[in-house]
Amino acid sequence: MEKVVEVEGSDEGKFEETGLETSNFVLSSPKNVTDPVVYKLVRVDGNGRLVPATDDELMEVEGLLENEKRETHIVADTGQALGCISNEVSPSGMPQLESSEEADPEKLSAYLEETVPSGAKSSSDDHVTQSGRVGECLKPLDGPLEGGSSTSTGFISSKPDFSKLKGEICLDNLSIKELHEVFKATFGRDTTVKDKLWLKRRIAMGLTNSCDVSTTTFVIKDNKLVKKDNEDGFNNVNLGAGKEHLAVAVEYNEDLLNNLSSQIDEHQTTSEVRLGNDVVENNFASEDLAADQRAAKRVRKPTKRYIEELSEAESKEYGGRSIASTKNIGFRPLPSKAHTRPARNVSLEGRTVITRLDSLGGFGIQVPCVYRIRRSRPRKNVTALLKFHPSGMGMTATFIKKGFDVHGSQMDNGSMNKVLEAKSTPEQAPEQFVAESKKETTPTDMGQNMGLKYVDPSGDTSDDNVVTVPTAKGGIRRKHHRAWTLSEVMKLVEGVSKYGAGRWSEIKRLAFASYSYRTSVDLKDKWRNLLKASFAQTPTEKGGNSRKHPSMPIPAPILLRVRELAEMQAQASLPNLSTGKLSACGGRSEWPFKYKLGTCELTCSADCQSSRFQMLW
DNA sequence: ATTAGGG
DNA sequence: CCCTAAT
Repeated sequence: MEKVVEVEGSDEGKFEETGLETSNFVLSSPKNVTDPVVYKLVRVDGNGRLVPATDDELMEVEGLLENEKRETHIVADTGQALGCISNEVSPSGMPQLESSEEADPEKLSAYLEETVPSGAKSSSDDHVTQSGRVGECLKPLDGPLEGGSSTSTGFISSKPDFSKLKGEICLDNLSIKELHEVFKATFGRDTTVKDKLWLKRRIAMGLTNSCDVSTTTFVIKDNKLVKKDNEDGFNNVNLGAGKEHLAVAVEYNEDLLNNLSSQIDEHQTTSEVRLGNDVVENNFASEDLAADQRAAKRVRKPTKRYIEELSEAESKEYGGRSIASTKNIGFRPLPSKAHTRPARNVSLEGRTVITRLDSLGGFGIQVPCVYRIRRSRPRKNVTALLKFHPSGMGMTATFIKKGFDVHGSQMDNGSMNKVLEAKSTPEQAPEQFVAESKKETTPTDMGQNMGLKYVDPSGDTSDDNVVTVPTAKGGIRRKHHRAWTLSEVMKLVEGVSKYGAGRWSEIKRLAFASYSYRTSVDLKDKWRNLLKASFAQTPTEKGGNSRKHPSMPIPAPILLRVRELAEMQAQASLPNLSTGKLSACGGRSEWPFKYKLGTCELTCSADCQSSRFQMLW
């Protein structure tokens, strides 16, 4: 048996090292060790070759480190490193117990089987990742993201045909439809799963009342599963399992939940191959459900945009690393396109590392990645998911609560985006912190100062970390819509009045120093919106008609003021247009006479709207 | 790097 | 909000 050794190295190095059997394993040079705490795991193959450890192994070691008492079992690779790698079948199944327990995949999966909120995906992913499990056994190996069914079919064809057996239930002969019937007969419920393999396994498990169903055996006899393929050697089985998982992984790579279930499944399958593994026992129960969910999801392929974004992100953000990874796969023809799996946050040694799984040349490579985030915040999906499964995801719930608690905002930024901030926006963290703390107080103060009693609907006190998404055209796209708070609006207005509209960088720097997440562009946009709003609203209608749109109830006074400022601005710039900016600059010096101007403006414009203005300001 | 605008 | 063209 091989043993796993720890090789110190940079985390980057670790991921790049997907050395192949042919290429000698190269230890990453310590030079680019950004994070010395991360170790590279390597397995010594029987030949004495060094083989990159799988994530599972890695996890295993971690677990060992954590708990010395644990035996160093399992880790041994099941077969050849190559086979293992190429098939993405990572052996060992131990570390994920915790997560499975906490996440209670059973419930979750059960729920998800029918309706899988899209939002659940990412959250689930986060969850999984956050749980500190790296187990990423399912990397897409074989290129095209095709339906799992096709994959399973391929798999089936490669396995022995048991259909000849008599007097036995030979699931292999059944069509999907038939399988569905059997499924229903077995479980008393319908299933939408179209994956033959899955159906067979599920049914087999049901009929044999056992979870120990090989992926390659589907002949049931006397309530027992007939296992014929074991002699073939686990290697064979492994391949099969690998394929199956591959399909799954590829299919639902965007589904985090999926990761969870898949991993579990993976381990489950693997365990069969090995001598009975009771350690993974707990996973069995959830496996089917997880698989169920997974299969159900299988029907749907990732959105085009999703793919675009992922691939884009990969090439844009991590092109360098990806390439580096590719180098190691030289001997194998590279797929025209690399498939990227969703990024996950992996907690290693207490550190949070954002990683991304790439499949290059059929090899799953976990690449540390840093999404450039301007504003950090978990996707709303996370929250949504939580709502959907309030009780089903202990882990997730915990995670969310911990990371995104209203009061733990800073923490969230600190922990979840630690790396990100450190690398991309170093000053963000402290700034954010200030912003948060300030946010809590400012609104009230402002409100009082302005004689407004306005409860901020956006609840800006809660931290809004925004997840940025890589976009097809470069850059990041969309984060969580971060509602503008009243205080922000007021600050903006104030800033505009002070420095003049258009001087957004100034305003941002001076008035929005604490609001790191608002860019000058944001300010500009917001101002534009405010203007629109202020002018759109018919001032004639006094009352609180401003509430027309419940979404953003900007207090009338503010709108009015915006209007006033707008008028001033217009007045100031138009006359001196020839002077251009210069005049504008001069004018903005302080706008000490803003009120005067405002009044003037009102008088000049002489429309009823202005009159109201006067009164208010 | 900022701004202005369109989407 | 995002993206881009124009400064």
